[in-house]
Amino acid sequence: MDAAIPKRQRIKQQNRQFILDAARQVFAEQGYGAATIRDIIRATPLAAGTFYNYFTSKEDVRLALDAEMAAVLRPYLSEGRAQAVTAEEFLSAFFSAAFALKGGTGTVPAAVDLRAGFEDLRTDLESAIARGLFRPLDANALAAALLAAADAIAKRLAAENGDAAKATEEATLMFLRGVQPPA
Amino acid sequence: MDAAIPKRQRIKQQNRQFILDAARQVFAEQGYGAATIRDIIRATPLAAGTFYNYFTSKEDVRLALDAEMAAVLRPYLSEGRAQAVTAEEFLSAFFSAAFALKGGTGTVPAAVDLRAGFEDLRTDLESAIARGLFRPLDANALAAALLAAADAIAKRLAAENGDAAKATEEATLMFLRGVQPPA
Amino acid sequence: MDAAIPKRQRIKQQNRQFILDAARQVFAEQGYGAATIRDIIRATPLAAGTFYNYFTSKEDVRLALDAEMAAVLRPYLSEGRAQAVTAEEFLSAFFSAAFALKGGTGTVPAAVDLRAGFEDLRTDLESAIARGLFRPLDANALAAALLAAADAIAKRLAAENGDAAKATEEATLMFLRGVQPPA
Amino acid sequence: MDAAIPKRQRIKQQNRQFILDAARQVFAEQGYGAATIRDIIRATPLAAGTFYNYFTSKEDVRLALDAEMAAVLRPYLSEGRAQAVTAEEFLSAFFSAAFALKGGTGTVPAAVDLRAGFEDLRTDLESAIARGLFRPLDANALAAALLAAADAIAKRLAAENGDAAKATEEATLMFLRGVQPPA
DNA sequence: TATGAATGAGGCTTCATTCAT
DNA sequence: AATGAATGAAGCCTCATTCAT
Repeated sequence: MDAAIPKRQRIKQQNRQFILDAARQVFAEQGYGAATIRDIIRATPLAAGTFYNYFTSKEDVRLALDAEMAAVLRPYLSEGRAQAVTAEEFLSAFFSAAFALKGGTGTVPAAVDLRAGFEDLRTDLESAIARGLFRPLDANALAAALLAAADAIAKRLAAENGDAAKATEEATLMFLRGVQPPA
Repeated sequence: MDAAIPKRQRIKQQNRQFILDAARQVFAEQGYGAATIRDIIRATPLAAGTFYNYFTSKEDVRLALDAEMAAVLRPYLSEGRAQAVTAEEFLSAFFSAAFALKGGTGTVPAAVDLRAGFEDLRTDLESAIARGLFRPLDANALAAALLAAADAIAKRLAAENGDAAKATEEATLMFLRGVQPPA
Repeated sequence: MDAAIPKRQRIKQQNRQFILDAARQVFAEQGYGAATIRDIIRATPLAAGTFYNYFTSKEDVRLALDAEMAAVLRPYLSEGRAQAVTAEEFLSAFFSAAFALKGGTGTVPAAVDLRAGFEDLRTDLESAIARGLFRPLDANALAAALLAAADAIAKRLAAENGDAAKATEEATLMFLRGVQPPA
Repeated sequence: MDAAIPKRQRIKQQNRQFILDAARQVFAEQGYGAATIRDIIRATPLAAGTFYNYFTSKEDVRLALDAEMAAVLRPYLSEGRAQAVTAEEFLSAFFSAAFALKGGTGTVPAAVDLRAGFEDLRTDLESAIARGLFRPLDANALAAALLAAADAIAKRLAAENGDAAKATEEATLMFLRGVQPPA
């Protein structure tokens, strides 16, 4: 075998990914607490013992998943926000990124948990508040609210196959202007 | 022995409550998924088999807990919202109720999960939107956002022993006017 | 059921004994280190999980076995030694007890490990040395030697169905006079 | 490459010795029964699969270890006994050899189990009895007793850094004359 | 109705062994 | 030959549930 790329390492990488993908799915279906390592292995073509060649525990898998998510999401989510010069741009960038992610364009693992981007979002918000884009609000509360809203809307979009652009616009307005009806 | 029957019923009621209280605590500590029936029994003075005289499964306990929570929370949370005639009143009623609950006035079981009131809140929001108090928004998304924000702020209040009235005012404004700084 | 003796307790006692007896046998056959809890359970009519209603680990069983052995052996082994007034009486009492035990008179659990009586024997020896029955020897070494010799002889007796009385006499002489042939 | 073959053999020899040394240590620490092949490999710089290039099982390793021990111990232990012309010489040779071994002169692997020499000792004893050096005793029992005593005394010597020559003398007397105090 | 021991399924982890590289 | 990942059997333990008392 004259394989230029070592086969063993390729398989190792692949198996690790098998486990991570299975874990993502199992955690999403059953919740982290209820999920078992066996559930993860069963969602995999691997044998039971193989799990322990890659991870030491369920917690260990979760940490790896979180790291993976963060790595994937970070550029995606922070992209448009840093250089936003108005609150509208900021919100619009946030929601369109969130809906694109959840919409499953294929470049991003399914079942992404938006909360993985929480810290980045909060940081971006604090910066935006400091720059005067936003009123001086509780960045923590606002970040939580934005993510919860995005999540709820994304779920509806996925279920109803809705229009992400329109949803972005509406969500942006909701947070930009508040709930008050126009006078 | 003329009080035999009431006494029995009292004990039955008490045992049921033992289990519910234990379950609330266990679910809070470990999460619903990770909790086991044995965990619940262990947090109880009762024997293992006794559990099955009152409930048939973990799920069954959760339903009972949810019903209990809803019964306790419903009047509390819905109180001011139904008769609110402005969005400000609605939001203010919501946040002050949420912070009062989480602040632990003592009349409400600790560790109340605000999400238990989600359905009521969404219903109230739909009604308020129909009445024209709010702009025509996605009630689902708004309910999620409000609860997430309330939860985040309540956590901060509890940690910093902050002023609930002031927090209510700020949170109300955040959602009422949006994030946009005054022109 | 008007049972005077509580049935549950009787069964519990019996099951505990099932486990102890099985463990004794398994430890004897495979050695403590190689034995597994499953091996013990398999040598029992009980279900796998039942083991843990009685013991928490293999080590725990061993401690219980040791305690049981010591309780059975102590009076047996120490009996004649305390009041011995000559070294010959002492040795004779020791060996006859040892061979009686290993001979399996039926009143004593099979496969008794003589070493369980080591501490008692050493103590008795120290006392005998202090009383002048024995020369001032290393009680520890002598105890080890006596037990090893008794064990080896007992094994031969069991295998060859030999005469315990004669063996006692010979063993007593061996330690009483030493190996030196009569001048 | 004219030294290729010797080098290979040297490495093979070295790996075999890695495994034997690791096994000796692991068996000493955990006991033979509780030790696992993985334990042995872990105490080695080798990979798991390499074990099977040298041995087929744990038992196989033990046999090799026993052979190694016997080869090392045989001359050591039998040395002075064959030509002993009195019981005293025989016993003295035995104990001094035993204490020298356990004292760790450095030429002998640590943690030598004296029992490895049991068969040789018994054979020597039978021969000595036949030659009339010893009274006609049970060679098996005497061998067991001698080894147990030697082991107990050697342990004490090691712990207290005692005088091996003096201990040899005492132990020799103990078995030569017996326990009886001088009349 | 309360008890708590028995059960055996099933989760967690390590093991001996194989085999492609 | 050496490597070390894959395998699945098997050990450890806890669990949900039953049922005699």
